[in-house]
Amino acid sequence: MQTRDAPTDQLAVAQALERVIAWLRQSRESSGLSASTVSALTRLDSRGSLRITELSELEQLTQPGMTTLINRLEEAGFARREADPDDRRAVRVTITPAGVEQVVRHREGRAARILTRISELPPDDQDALVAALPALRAFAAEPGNIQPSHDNNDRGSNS
Amino acid sequence: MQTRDAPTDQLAVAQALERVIAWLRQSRESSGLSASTVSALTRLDSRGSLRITELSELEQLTQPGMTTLINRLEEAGFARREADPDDRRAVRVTITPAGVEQVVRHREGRAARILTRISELPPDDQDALVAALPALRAFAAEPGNIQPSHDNNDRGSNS
DNA sequence: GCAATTTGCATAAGGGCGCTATATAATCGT
DNA sequence: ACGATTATATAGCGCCCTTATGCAAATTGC
Repeated sequence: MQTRDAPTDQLAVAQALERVIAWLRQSRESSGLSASTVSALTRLDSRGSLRITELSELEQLTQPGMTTLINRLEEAGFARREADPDDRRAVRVTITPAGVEQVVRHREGRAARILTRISELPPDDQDALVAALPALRAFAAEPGNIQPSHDNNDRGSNS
Repeated sequence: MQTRDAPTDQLAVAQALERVIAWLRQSRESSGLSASTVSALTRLDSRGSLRITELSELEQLTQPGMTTLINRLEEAGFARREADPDDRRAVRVTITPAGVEQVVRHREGRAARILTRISELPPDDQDALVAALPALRAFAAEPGNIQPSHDNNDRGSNS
């Protein structure tokens, strides 16, 4: 077919995504929380309470690393440890309302920056991005989970 | 197609991009170099020799931070300091061939991972990403530099 | 049902990498 | 030429990760 050269196009997409990453990396967060911290907090927000080891695996940190991260979150009041009723060795980590608010604020700040950026683009480009939405979502889905994810990330904004 | 709600769509794009970032953050680099290091090295590769202060501003690091980063790069053999003929206070930092190779290897590793990911997507999604290419490039362009859909991303060499 | 093993988390020690404050050297303005 | 400015380096500190290890609870084997 008169199709494009697929490998070349895909490589171009890869490079473009790479630059998108670079752009977002530049636009730093002012929340005062590190990327790992925000990531863990976001995970707790979307998945509910998790054990330390579980979290460390999900976040690709070592278990001691996650322990200290949770220490920080606890000191900041964004998470708390709870006893696991079924296993007294284990700890269930839960996000607090303050933690949820932090996640929301972070996400909104980030989104605002991205939105500003998008709104500066020509309408055609904006449409193209919207058209690519399912693709972007599929791209970012969990490995092996390339399914339309129905994630209800809706937050009640404040409490 | 029916008219979409533009703000909602843009927000969705922002969220999707956010998740793309998260995905890429997970797929760590095995190069042993930190993100900032790779970023600075990439900058040196594309822009030629730069002064420390310039680099620190471009990379959004403090000047002392950039000094120590360059120390690391120099020790690793990926960059070197050269005297600035016009200003004996200043230093011109230049990427070495080994540094260029490192940048190339990093970029290729990253691209390979992204390519694998893309190739796992349904063809429709792949097409959508390709169609969104100009938009993605525009999105990631330098601030105030939103170029129309054309770019010569030619890589491959230092100065 | 008790000893040995395994599992879950915490603590300790160390390193990479960023920051602020400050020092040193070169340049500039007058 | 003297002070102010500019470019970089150094010192000291803190965050956040790592590996190694300790300890309590759960599990397994006998």
